[in-house]
Amino acid sequence: MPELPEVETTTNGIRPHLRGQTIERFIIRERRLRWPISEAIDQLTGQKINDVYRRGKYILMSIEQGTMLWHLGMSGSMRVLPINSPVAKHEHVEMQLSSGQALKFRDPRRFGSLLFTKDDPLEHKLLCKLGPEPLSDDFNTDYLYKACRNRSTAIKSLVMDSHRVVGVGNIYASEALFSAGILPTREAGSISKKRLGKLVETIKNTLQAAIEKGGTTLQDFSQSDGKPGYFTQSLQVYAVKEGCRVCGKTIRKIVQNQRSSYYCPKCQS
DNA sequence: CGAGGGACCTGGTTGC
DNA sequence: TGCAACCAGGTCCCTC
Repeated sequence: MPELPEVETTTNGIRPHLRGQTIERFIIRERRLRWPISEAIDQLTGQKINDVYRRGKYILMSIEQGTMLWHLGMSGSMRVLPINSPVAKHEHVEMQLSSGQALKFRDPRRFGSLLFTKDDPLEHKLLCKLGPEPLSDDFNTDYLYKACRNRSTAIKSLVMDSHRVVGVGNIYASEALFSAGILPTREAGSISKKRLGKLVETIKNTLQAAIEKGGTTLQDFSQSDGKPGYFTQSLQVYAVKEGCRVCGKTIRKIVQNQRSSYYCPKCQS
């Protein structure tokens, strides 16, 4: 499910309900997520939440003692609802707040995670090697050009590697490559600096546009208010079965690294 | 070091 | 209608 726009949408949606609240109680119904939820989480009762922010696809919640690190995996979602609202299927964690509301984490496939660290969260093992944020100035033409040089891997794989740049998942990789006119299978090291510059631009524009529309809903993603993401209607190639919106040629689907890639055989080279 | 594939899960859709 | 096969927004970790 969630790529950067969906995580950003979720983070912004829950922040106003969490900031300044005290954690009254944790109800953990299933500890077996990507990594088992540690007992340390249960000890966070009584702590105040100071801030909620995002790094890559992680949602960070800083509290007095340290930081909770949440990840939505493929199927995770979060909502803030009254404490007594009905428990949904696969609602593995409920964090009850002093406001009378609760943050509810639902994740059918359990690829998500909830971790805790007392130290600088950005130094955490899972975060310290992450690449730059795609919407920041650190992600620019020079950076991508250097990352691609002498690299034989396909450009789509490279752009989806969070150690190169965070937040570009399977949907937006296909979309940004289409807008840049670059085939997903193109060898990274063989692309001119000028075209990589275009790709930097289309990655930023695609992610920004998706954030503004609340992300993309394919199956079950919903924003923290329960509404779907409206970027779905803006998809140019991902899961598109009709002809290309630009030239009319049939959009092709191939498999790369066990993931589906979509592209237009005429508009991309 | 880089590339590639398996692993972790449930549920919706597709096809026989 | 039933059931098996396949597919899905992520990413770590192991092997070569």
